[in-house]
Amino acid sequence: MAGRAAEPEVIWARPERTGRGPRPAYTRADIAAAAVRIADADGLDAVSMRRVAAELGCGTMSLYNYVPRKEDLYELMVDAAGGEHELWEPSGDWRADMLLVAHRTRSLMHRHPWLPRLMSPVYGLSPNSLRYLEHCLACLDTLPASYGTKLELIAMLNGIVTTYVTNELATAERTRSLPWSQEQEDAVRIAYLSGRIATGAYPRMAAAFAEDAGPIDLEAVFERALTRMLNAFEPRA
Amino acid sequence: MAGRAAEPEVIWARPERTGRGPRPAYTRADIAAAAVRIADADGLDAVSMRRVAAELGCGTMSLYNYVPRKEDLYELMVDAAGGEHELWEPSGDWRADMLLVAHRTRSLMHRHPWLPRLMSPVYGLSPNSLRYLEHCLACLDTLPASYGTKLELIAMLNGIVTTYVTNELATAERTRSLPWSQEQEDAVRIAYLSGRIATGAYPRMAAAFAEDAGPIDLEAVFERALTRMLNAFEPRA
DNA sequence: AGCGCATTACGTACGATGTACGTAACTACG
DNA sequence: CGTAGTTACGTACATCGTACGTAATGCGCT
Repeated sequence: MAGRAAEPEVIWARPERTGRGPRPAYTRADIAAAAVRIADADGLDAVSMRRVAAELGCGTMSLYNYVPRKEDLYELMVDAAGGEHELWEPSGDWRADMLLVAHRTRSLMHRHPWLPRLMSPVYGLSPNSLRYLEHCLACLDTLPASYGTKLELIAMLNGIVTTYVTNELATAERTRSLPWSQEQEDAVRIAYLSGRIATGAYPRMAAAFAEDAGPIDLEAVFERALTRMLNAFEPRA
Repeated sequence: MAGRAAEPEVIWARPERTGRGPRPAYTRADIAAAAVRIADADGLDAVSMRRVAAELGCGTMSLYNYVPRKEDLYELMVDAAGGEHELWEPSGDWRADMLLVAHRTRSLMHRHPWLPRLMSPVYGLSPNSLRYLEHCLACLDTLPASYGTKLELIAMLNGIVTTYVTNELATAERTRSLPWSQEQEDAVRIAYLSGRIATGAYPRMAAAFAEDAGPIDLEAVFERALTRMLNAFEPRA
C-alpha cells in the first residue's frame, strides 16, 4: 500500500516525530517562524514554498515532509502568531477583559498584517487557537449566560475586530506589492469618488461628505463599535 | 510617449469606449457575466484570464484591453453581483429595512459564494456599490443620528453579514476543489477536537460541548446577531 | 474623401507558482 | 542485522498573470 488514498487531515493531529527514519532537521516552529518572517517583511504573497525553503536553507520539496499542503503552512503561521497572544488571569470584569482581548488582537494584527486574510477561512483547531478560546471563555465566567451565548459573543467580537482591522489595513498590504504609493492610490480614488458625488445622483452621500466632522478618528470608531457590541450582551436589569 | 508610467487607476473612471479604433467586441457586463458564470459553477479559483477569455470566445490577451489587471476583473464581478441587489422604497422603519438589507445581502452571497472573499479588500467605488450605499442611507433617514454614525452602522452591518456568511460558507467553497467530501473533513476535525477536549486542558470548552442545546440553528444565530447590533444603535429613550 | 493614429485583437514567451513523482540516504524497530 | 518507513531533494509539469510585438481596424481630423 504505497499510494494512500487522499484523505482529509488536520495537521495538528499528525505527530511531529514518528520515531522512524532520519531525525527531522527542523521543527514546525522553525518553519512557522521562517514563513512569518517572510510575510512580515515582504507580505503574504511573498510566502511561497520555494521562498520558505530557501529561508530555512533546505530544498523546496523537503518542506512537504512537514507540511502536506500549503494551506497547512498557513495554519502554522496563524498558530505561531496566536502564540504571541499574551493571556492573563481574568479580572472578574468580563467587559473590561473582552475589551482588552480585542485590543490585544488588534495590535497582533498590526504586527502581522497578513493575519486577517488567513483567519477568515475556518475557526482554528490549532493549539494556540484553543488556548485563546478557552481564555476568552474564562474571561466570560462572570457573565450570566449560556455557553452558546458566550460563543456567540466571542465570534462577534472576533468578527468585528477582523473586519475593522481588515479595513484598516486593506490597502497597506497591497501597497507593498504595487508600484505606486498609498497616497497616490487614495488620491485617485477620492478624486473619482467626489466626481461621482458631484453628479448629484447620491444626495445622502453628498450630505455625508459635507457633514465633515473633521478627520475621522479610527481609534474612536473601533472603541465605539466594541462598546456597542458588548452593551448588546449586557444582561437586562 | 508610447510607454506610460505605471499609475494607480480606478477601472470605473476609465470610459468603456473612447471612440477611436475598432468597435470593442464585448461590454464590461459581458465580461463580468462570464467571470461570474465561471465562479458560480467552478469556484473563484477557476476564474483565470484564460478561462474567462475562453468563455467569451476571444484570445486571452484581448481581455487586457478591457481590464488592466486581474484585480479589476474581480471588481467587475463584485459590481455585477451587486447589481442583483433589489432595492426598494424605504418603509420608514429603519430597523426593519436594515434587517431586510442584511437578509438580501446574505442570500446574494449564497447565490455567489465567492462574494465574501472578494468584498473584504476595500469599500467599493463601483456604480452598484454606490447605489447600495445610498440606498442604505435612505433607509436610515428616519434614524436620528449623524451621517458618521449611520455609516458606522452600515459598516458594522456589512461586517457582521460578511463574517457570518464567510463562516457559513468557508468550507463549502473549499469542498468543491478538494478531493474529499465536506462530511469527511468535518468528521476528521470533530474527532481531533473532541480528542483535545478529552485531555481536560480546556474545561470550559468541554462544558460548552456538554451543554449541547441540540443542533445549532445558524439562522437564529444570525438573526440574534443582527438584532443585538441594531439595538445597540437605537437612540436612548 | 481620405489620411493618420489610437485602439482592438491575439500569439508568443517569461518567470513564478504548487506539487506529483522518483531516487538516494538514513535510522529505529523486529 | 536487515528491512521498512522517513527524510531529503532534484526534476518535471501544468497553470498562472501578464509584458511585448504585430496585424487589423475604424473614428476624427484635415
